[in-house]
Amino acid sequence: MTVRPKPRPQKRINDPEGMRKKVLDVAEVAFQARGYHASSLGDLMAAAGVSGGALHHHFPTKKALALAVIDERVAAAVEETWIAPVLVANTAREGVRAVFEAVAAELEQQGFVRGCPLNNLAHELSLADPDFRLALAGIFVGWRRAISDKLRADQQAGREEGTDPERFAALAVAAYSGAMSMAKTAQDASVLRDCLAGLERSALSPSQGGLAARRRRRVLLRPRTL
Amino acid sequence: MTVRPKPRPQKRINDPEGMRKKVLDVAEVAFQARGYHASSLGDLMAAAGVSGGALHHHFPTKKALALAVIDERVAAAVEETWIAPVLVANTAREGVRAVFEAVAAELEQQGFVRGCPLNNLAHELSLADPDFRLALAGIFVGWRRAISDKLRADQQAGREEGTDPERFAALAVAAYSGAMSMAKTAQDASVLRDCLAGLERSALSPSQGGLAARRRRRVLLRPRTL
DNA sequence: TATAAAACAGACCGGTTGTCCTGTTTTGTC
DNA sequence: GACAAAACAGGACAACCGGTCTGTTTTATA
Repeated sequence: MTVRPKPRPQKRINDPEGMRKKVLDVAEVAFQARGYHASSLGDLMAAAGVSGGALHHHFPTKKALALAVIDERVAAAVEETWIAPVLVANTAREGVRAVFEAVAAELEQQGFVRGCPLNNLAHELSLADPDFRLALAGIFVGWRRAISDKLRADQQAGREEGTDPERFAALAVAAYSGAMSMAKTAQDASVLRDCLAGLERSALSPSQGGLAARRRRRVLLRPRTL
Repeated sequence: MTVRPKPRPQKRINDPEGMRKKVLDVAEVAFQARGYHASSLGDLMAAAGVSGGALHHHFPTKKALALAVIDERVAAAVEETWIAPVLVANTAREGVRAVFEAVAAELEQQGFVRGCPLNNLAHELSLADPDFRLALAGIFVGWRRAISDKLRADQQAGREEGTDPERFAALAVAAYSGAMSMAKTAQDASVLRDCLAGLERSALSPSQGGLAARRRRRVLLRPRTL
């Protein structure tokens, strides 16, 4: 038996920012994977290794935690996944295509579709609480505006003159959201490529890409438990 | 004081089908408005005026009730709202347009967006339970197939020859699902019309409909409490 | 170093949840 | 009418949830 001279006088290090981040990390994943109502604070505390007192200190209520996740994490995810890639693309249309393909490739690689963080929470919480709804609606607005602004810039450069920016942005966001919804339910990311193909102007020309490249549907199984 | 000769020997009438229907009615509304996890069986029992014993007799578990709602009500809603109108339309494209416009008009009239029943439950339950996921995925498949079959029939009649049926169906369903998601979050049905306009071929022609007819956005407030 | 505030720990509580259980009434069947 | 099964009523219960509470430790400030 090893001797233990000092029972437990180990120092404790206060790391409010780190602890807050740890809670947000766990909550972000749990809210997306299981949803808001299905994620109990006990689960989050255990997963994050955080005491009840600490959790309550940083987030007085569960609602406050969810609002923080929406404002800080979901908005950032949309920014990183959609807005930034669209901004750096040559045109809005190319940006949209790039995001669709990047997400499809990522989902096929990781073999599991968790769905869109924004849409997941939007469906569950929009009607549950006005604060939730407003926070989520604002993210949608920013998402669409980034695309429509980009397309307007294209038009000032003489491209895409026949496309209405608002309509294009609305359709791009809606098609992506709906495609992710189906992909999540089917656990199959191929519907993303179907929708992208339909979004392209080339959807009007008969046999543009052919069927061979598109037919690689498969059922994906979850890689990690969570 | 009025005399009450017989304390309460009133007959009871067994109506298993009616009681089951009453429970499903209430559950369908509650699951859509508040979600599955946020709807307690106590709420449903109170709303339906059903005892716990009766509820448990027809639906042994909450999951069984939800599966019944999905199989019997959500599938029927998709059938009624989407599949039937598409089948009776002249073409698949006209059917899709008709549904978009009908739903948009209905939402604007009732002034409140509850969202798509299928997508609402799909987001909350797809990852929660394999049985839920499969049931919901099947409805999506039938939905898409109805559209793609219709478009294939159009093509055999010499129309829409440049459109891929699977892609068109996937995009139509995705655009609708995503648009309903945004409409629910924003409590504004106008995004449905934006997406419909983007779906039309006419999206490629510069000023086809003009802006005046489209700019009637407004924020809708809930009419009834629920 | 004195002191107050911030950060954290952990127990506790009232209310709710889904399910189960026992008992009673109705209904179909011989 | 006898009888078993179905239909229904309503209470009980253990588990769980979110929030609160008290107390301790760390940290910033003076």
